Amino acid sequence: MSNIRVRIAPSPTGNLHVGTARAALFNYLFAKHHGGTFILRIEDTDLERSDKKYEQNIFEGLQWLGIDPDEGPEQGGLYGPYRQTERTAKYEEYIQRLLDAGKAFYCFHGEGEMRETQPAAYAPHRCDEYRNLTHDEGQAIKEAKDKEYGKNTGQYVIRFKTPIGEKIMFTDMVREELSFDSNLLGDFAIAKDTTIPLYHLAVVVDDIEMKISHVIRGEDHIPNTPKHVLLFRAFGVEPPHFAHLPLILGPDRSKLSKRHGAMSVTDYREQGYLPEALFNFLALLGWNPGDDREILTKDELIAAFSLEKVQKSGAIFDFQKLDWMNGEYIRRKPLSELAELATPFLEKSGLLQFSIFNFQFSKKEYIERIIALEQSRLKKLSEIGERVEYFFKPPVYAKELLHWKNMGDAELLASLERAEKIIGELEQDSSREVIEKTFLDAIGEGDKGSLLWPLRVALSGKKASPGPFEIMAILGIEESLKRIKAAQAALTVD
RNA sequence: GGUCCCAUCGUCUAUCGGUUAGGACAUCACGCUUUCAAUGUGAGAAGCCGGGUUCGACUCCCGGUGGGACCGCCA
Repeated sequence: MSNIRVRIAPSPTGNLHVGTARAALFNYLFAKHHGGTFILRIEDTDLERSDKKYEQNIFEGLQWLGIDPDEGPEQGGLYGPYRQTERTAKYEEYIQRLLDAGKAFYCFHGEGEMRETQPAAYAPHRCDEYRNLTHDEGQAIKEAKDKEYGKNTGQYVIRFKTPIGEKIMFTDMVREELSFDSNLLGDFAIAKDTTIPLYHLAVVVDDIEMKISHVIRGEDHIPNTPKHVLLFRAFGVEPPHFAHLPLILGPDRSKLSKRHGAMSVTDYREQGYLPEALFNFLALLGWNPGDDREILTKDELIAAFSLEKVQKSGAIFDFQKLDWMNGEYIRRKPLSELAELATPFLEKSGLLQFSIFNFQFSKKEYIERIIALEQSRLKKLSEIGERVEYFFKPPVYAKELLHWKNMGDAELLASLERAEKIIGELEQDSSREVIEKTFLDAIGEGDKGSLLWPLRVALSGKKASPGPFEIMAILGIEESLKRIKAAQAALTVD
């Protein structure tokens, strides 16, 4: 099983969609599993809607996920995408072949005329007026139109002469035999003119030219597949194998789209999901390795991948599970690496412009220590700023928060004073261990909460945070004392 | 409306005729604990319905119901 060649063929009309990313991922996994070749092909035949910036986004998104093409024009030291707009000569040749063979014809209906509205839309879109003209008759009208209106002014379109009354069957590797009635396909448009191909023609020509062995794409393409089979046959080429992936669904079970919120890979990247996590999560959406593993490395996924394990039904994109998985990956990251990944998010929160409170650490060390505290708590990197802001600026206190259980004001003040006293015995650069031991010794068998809760809130200003010893070890004793005083002040002022 | 696809816990899934229907996320409870996490233990939670086939169906077949996709001179 070599000579496996697959492709992902997005149109650059928007940022890399997670659905496209998943299709790319499955193609990639399939290719890697079989030692085959994965190709990125940008389907930019629609000049109006295509945009270079989206092409760039798609390429970068795939690269971020670690899905790199194995072939293609060089781009920044990597294999870049093929572009359909750079291959027009090929399409022209194939379109001409169809025209010459009488398998395609010029149709002179106005735009949208064949796209009848209800209830006539239920009839097949067969172009009976023009499909039976001879090659020369059609050519003559075409030339007359060109003369009158100029070339490429939308006066005609080239349609495929779909055979009548044929059953078109093909094997789908995910759902077995599929069968369609050719009469329901209509004479679909394949080009605006010989030099301006449309989707169906361009895909098939490219898949032939690129020797694509397996077409793995979303199930929304199932209705297109019989058309493609017809085209492959018209060119005398055996169609590739097809595998249609179940769709990714939103919480309402409809195809995932904008109204479901984040849907581009860029969105996830900006929210602080790790590429490995998204890669792993997407792989498990509509596929499973055949055992109970959930967290799998790229290599493990490649080794385990098989199209037979692909699910038939659509899968809802479960954000909670993604969050869990991202947390798993965050916890597994080496600290220094995680700190580096998190730093841009701190930057974005505007926290890095503040100076740090403890000069026994460099800023880098300071950040690393903070990240260490948050590593087990973080679900996505974008949460970091809000969680650790008290390490960069003094907290603002909500009085009620300082009280432990039903503690009264007097008790609270006493508690803070006691903490202050204990801290006063410590050196500025005390380690967490020393701080902790000092406190625990002082508390003895007593109630920890009444001392530690107010202290922790005084330090962080937060309802939930890492423990006070950890915080003090980073903040330094000096700043810790300042905060206790500030908390006391906040209590007495009214 | 037509064509096509699909159908196991709330969600992602295992099961390829015989299981107390398993796992994961989420939820809840308990343990650890100064809070929040992490972590440990445990609990609740599913075969859409109706026919067949069979000694035996979640599993195979048919029908229904439900959900979805597609019906462009977009891809």
